Amino acid sequence: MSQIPSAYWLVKSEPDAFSWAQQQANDIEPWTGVRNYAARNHLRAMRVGDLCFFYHSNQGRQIVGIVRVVRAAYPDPTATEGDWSAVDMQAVATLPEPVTLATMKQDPALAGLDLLRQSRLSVMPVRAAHWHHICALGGLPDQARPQRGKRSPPAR
DNA sequence: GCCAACGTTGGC
DNA sequence: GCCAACGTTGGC
Repeated sequence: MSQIPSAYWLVKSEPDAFSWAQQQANDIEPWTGVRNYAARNHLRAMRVGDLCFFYHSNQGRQIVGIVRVVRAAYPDPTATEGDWSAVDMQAVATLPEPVTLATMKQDPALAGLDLLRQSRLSVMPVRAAHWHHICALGGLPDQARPQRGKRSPPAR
């Protein structure tokens, strides 16, 4: 199993339904319930070792943590019909300073971020430059920051 | 609670 | 294949 991310992503969850605290408590969690074709296709493009921002939608409206893909796409066990996929995610790091939607909206360095353009998409890619910029805003020092081609830090 | 954005459904 | 109606998401 690779520790090297091939791409970066952002996944959303309403904290009422599934929160960052629950993700951390469970450590590894199946990411199920996606019922949108664009989001599903992004799930299917994820590789083991890829990293994702964990975003709290609705309540919070901020990026609160980072998860790693530990199992690539497989049939979503919660789907009773249709062709849907799930992946497994593992908690990697909490952002010392959550990065709010308001902050991201007003930051010129994050212009073009999918989160700001397509607010309804629940799984989306994140450009490497945006990834590192958001990590810095979140207070993750370089050494603790998961990045392409380097070892990822241990879960905490 | 309201509403804009956008995806899906179904009639034609 | 087009498009109007409808449902859902999620910011405000």
